[in-house]
Amino acid sequence: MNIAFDSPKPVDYLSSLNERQRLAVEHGSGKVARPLLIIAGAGSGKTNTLAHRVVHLIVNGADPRRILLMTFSRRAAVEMTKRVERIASQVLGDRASVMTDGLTWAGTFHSVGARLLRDYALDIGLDPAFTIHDREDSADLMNLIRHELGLSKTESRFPAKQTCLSIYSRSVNAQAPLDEVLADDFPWCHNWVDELKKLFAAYVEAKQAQNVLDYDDLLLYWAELAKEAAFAEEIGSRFDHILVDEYQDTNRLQAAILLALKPDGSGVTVVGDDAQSIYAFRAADIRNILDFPKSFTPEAEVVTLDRNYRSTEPILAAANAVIAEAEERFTKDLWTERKSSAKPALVTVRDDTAQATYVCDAILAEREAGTRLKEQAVLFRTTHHSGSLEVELTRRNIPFVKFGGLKFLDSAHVKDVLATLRFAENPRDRVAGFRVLQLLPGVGPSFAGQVIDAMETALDPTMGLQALRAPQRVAEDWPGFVTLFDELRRKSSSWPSDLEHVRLWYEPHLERIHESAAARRGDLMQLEQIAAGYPSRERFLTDLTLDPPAASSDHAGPPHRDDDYLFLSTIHSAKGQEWKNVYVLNVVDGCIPACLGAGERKEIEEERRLLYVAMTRAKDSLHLMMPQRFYVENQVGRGDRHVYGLRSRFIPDHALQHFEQTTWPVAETKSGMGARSRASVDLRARMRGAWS
DNA sequence: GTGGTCTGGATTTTT
DNA sequence: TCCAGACCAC
Repeated sequence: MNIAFDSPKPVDYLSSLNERQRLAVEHGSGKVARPLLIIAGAGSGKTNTLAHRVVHLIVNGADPRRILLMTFSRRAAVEMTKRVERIASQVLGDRASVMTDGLTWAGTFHSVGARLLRDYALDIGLDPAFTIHDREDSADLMNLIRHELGLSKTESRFPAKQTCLSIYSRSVNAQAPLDEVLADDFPWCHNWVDELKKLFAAYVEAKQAQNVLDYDDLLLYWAELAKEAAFAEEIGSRFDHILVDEYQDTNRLQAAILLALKPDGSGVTVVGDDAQSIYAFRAADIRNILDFPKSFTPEAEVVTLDRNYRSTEPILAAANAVIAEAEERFTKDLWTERKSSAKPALVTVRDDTAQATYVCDAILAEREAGTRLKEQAVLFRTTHHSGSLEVELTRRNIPFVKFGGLKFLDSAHVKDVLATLRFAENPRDRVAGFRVLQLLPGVGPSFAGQVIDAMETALDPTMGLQALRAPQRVAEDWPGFVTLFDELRRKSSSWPSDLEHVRLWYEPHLERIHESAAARRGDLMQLEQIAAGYPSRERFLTDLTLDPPAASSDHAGPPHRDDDYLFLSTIHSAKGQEWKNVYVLNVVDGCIPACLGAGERKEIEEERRLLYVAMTRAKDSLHLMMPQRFYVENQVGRGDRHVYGLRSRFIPDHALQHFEQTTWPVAETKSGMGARSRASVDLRARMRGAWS
């Protein structure tokens, strides 16, 4: 596509950018050029710059259908495309939508991988109807194999299924041999090397036999495909420009893919900030971004954006003080022109409950003063840190949406319904099949296994199912299931009515299995709403697995779009976002950093960056909360042991000058140490403790 | 072979 | 607190 632009007076869409941003946008002046690395500090207008670059490429004749835009999450992809549309419409007017509609290759590495693999499935011996396992499905399959190999009853305990999966996953994503992974990250599993190798080999075979891919496979198959010169050439030449966002959080495998597609780096732009790398636990490797320039000859151009447009100067000063303690760092301190006299607050409260009360009070006061709930957010390290706060918010009728942690899709009933659809989509998917079949009363693992085998050996799965004689005890429910499956497999079956069929079939089972059937039925209706937005069953299943809805629904229904509601989010899920007011919970050792004591240096460093990310989300006001006392979670024999919260080690004494320190409520802590020692005596626990 | 009850052990963050 | 695995009764 090549369109001549004859706009009478060219809109100067670049004038809003600063000099550095403009450099990044204009690099290569719209042509396919040397690789470019943009080091973009927090709040430095990264999304805006990247979006401008995309528009600039298009305006200068790039074909939007040949631009590959890879982001960290679905949300980021949507945000980016919207931004591109907005800018493009200023420049191109009516013609903008034609161009931006062509921008179809925008998504996460995983979703792009899934799409390409369906295209090339037949070339690499995959059935294009493959289904994708989410983490839990993968763990279930791993567990199945673990049992089959007799590893579940070894004398000393064999690693649990999630651990096995983590080891496998890390080995794949970090492109590291098992030995090394075990030595570095799972030393306590090191004597199981041989067993693990066997387990993983069997796991891979099982996935192939069942025509399923897990998250890692989406990258792995893509990377392997790209190792074949012919395919690499073909896929690489589909795209003139490849832009990757959040590059600091990509892993070795992703870097390998990128390099295979564009060995000389032509047309490649990556953006990231090493100070915000927080996904090492998922095998993200900071070396990717650090080594990027030197991966090419000539080396990639580097542009650094260090002017922050988001936060006030005092907030930035505090954040800089935190990150200044980092052992290794490459970006410079951020600077801003947003003056303010208000330092961020470091608030000491008595305990978890007081913390919840304080935050609620503060949020409501701010709302009274005109700051909408939507402009405020509460951030925390792990999902359960917001427990008391959620209770308090609910009590006070303050609407909120929570991001991160347990998701809508993780609930058993939603998984049941999805597994049914997936089983119809791919009858070889044993994890799905097992789950669905065992919903029928009287069907356990043994008969479920027989059914799946019968379907596999038959010429057609439906026929295999129909030919099977079910035992007497399932006679009542069997025909209903067979009919459903038959319907779902027919060519005439239509989307999204498939989902309604499943729900109608599932409802009686739902009531039998689960307590709160009414609430759960609501979730299923919501699922149907979501389903209506997808063109096909396959797309629905794929997208839902790769980009699950981020907000959980454990509050009273999702608020309407125009309602005002507060954001609760894990720090990880808050990445890339910003709010006027930000409250960070539990800024104490043991919460941030999470793993007290046991943590290795590099893990501790990542936790530091996590706090930095949390702090730099704030525009105008920032509160760091420090409960003096909180209960120890997961303690043995449900005691009420608690520990004293010490200020997070990431805020050393000399950084205190950047904060306004307060204690709340004022009256109760007037005597400092006195309050402490009084709170520490828990006689009841001591009495119980005497016998344990 | 299934499905219920009991006990012992475990927890970050997510595509 | 919640979940997985073991054990036992049909």
